Amino acid sequence: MMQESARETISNSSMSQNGMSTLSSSQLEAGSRDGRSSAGDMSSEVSTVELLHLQQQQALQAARQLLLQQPGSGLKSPKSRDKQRPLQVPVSVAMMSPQVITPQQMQQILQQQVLSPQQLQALLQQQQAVMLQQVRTLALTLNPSHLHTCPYEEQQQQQQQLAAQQLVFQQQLLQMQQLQQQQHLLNMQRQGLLSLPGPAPGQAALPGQTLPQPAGLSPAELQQFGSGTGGGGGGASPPISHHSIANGQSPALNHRRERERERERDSLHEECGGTHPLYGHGVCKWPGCENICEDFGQFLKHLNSEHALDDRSTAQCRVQMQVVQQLEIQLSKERERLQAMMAHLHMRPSEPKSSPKPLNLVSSVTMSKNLPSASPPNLPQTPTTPTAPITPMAAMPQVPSILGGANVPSMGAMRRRHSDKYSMPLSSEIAPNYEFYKNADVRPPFTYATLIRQAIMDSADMQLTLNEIYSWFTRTFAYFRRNAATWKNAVRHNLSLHKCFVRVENVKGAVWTVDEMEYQKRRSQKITGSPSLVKNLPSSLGYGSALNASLQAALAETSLPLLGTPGLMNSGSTGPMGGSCHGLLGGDPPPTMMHSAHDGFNGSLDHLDTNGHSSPGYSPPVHMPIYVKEEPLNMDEDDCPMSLVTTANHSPELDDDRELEEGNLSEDLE
DNA sequence: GTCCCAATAAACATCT
DNA sequence: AAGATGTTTATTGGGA
Repeated sequence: MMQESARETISNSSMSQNGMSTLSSSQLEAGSRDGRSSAGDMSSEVSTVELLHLQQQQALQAARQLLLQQPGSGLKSPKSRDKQRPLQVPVSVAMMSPQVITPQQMQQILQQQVLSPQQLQALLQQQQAVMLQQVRTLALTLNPSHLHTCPYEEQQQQQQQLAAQQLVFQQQLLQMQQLQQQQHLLNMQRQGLLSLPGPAPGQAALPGQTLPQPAGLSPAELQQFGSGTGGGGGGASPPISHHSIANGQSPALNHRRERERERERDSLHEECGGTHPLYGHGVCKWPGCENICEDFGQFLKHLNSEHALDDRSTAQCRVQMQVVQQLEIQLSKERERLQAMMAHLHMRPSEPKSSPKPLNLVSSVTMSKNLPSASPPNLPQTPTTPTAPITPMAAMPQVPSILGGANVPSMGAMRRRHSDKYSMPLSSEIAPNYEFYKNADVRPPFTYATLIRQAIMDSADMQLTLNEIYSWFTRTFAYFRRNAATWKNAVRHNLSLHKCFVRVENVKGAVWTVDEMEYQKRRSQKITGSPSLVKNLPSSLGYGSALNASLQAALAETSLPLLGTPGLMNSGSTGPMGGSCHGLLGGDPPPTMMHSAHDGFNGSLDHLDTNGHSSPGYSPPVHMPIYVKEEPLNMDEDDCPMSLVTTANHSPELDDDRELEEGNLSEDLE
């Protein structure tokens, strides 16, 4: 039920079947104009967030317990401003200046997957090094020579505490090393599984990518907790379980530890030189601090005073470590879930579908300009597995960025017009993702016009009845198996509205065809934004240089190999560059749609289009038994190269059967 | 702020 | 009469 509601929310469903007003995507986006609550927007992330929150609560409580366990050594009260100051360090900052990162930042990093495995590893190591260094710094601080004002008893107590803390940190070090090992395994797994659309190393976080912040361990929480007001939340929380994972070290682990020690020495050395991992850009990088220190000396002073080896600092370290560990676990779980999802959706290893051009995802993403720059141009594109699909996040056009968090924002996909302006033929776009769109309840990032055209072009005879178009929608996109009233209305609306769709009377009734010229006109209009070009189109023999010059670039992608998905490949491409006539000849056209002259038209087109690809969907008036719609495009008939070269081996009955199947399917789902 | 485009909703007409 | 199909208008929101 929970799933159902989330699904409903995500996919912009409605209850139109019952005659109730539909909840359109725009309504959702606008925050339910009709007063209907869009509650549940975040429902898709609830589980993840809650899990993370739970885990971090555990960490928090563990740290609290640690505090409670400490003998009343007198908590060093942090300055109140530290308690209250919110922590807001952009991830990008943290990445530019490698410092201790906050739990929030870690979450962001992990969730957004903006870090490469190497970067993640480096961050973990750095965190460890920083914490260790902090211990040493604190040890220096607690050196009797520095404790001028401390009474002897207090010194003793602090030294004992230091010893104890060092022990704790040794254990924590082991834990961190264990984490690193886990991370390493995760990295291996990740690299072997899929190529994440993360930025290349060194790239900062993506500003536009604003995933909702999980209910993590807020700085306020940390500070509050650190203040140790005993508020202890009372929970008898499970103790930190790092002991259990501290065993079983391998030689590799020891080696790694050696390297860590070296790194510590280096960092200590650096500190002497005036740098400190916890100090950068004049700001203390202690988690939750951000105290402004004008110079390094001031920073050291601040560090020793504010972040001394007290319960708070220790607890913060433990919390940080716990957070890291939990995030690791979370990452692992999420990754497993992702694998399961992908396996379920279409990346069945047995499927030969493995896209011959795995980069298509990239193209699709880059086309989607409103995709929150989730795809840096130089993002690593190492398709790993043959079946390595799209990570839904990236593939989801606006789902962005495509499933999950990106899923919800994908709702306005079509409305945002990525496809028409920058994208290419639908077939080349969805072909590699055919299975994905077919199974995933994700709105395709194409306009209705684009989809309708594709539906018609996909048909054997370049014409479809309205019902067949419906069926294509439901057959091709899982998304359109719901909200039938809404999108069917939209389909009809688009068919009527756009001149590029031509209604042709048929014996069966009316069928819809595509006036490819008109369609390209629209496209070129949008691509070039130059009306003059469009003006030239009809008169200047259409397929002349103007069209090609303007469209070739746009259509270049059309010529990409469109293999691998038969269902979408037959007609696939758009326009002169990729249009395909195969499968059009040699069939039995519907009685009223005989286009006897198509060969001649094709022949005459050869000099215009060396590819021999004309606009299969173009319907020369001569073939039009009835033009219901007035076509302003007064093409000279002789210039109409193409015909609705009807064919076919395509049996309407067969199609109808299929439609029936699909229809049933859609009906079931509607 | 304006314009354009696409999505959506809805009313209405026509056809089956 | 009901539903499907087709047309048209209005509204809304995003993007340029």
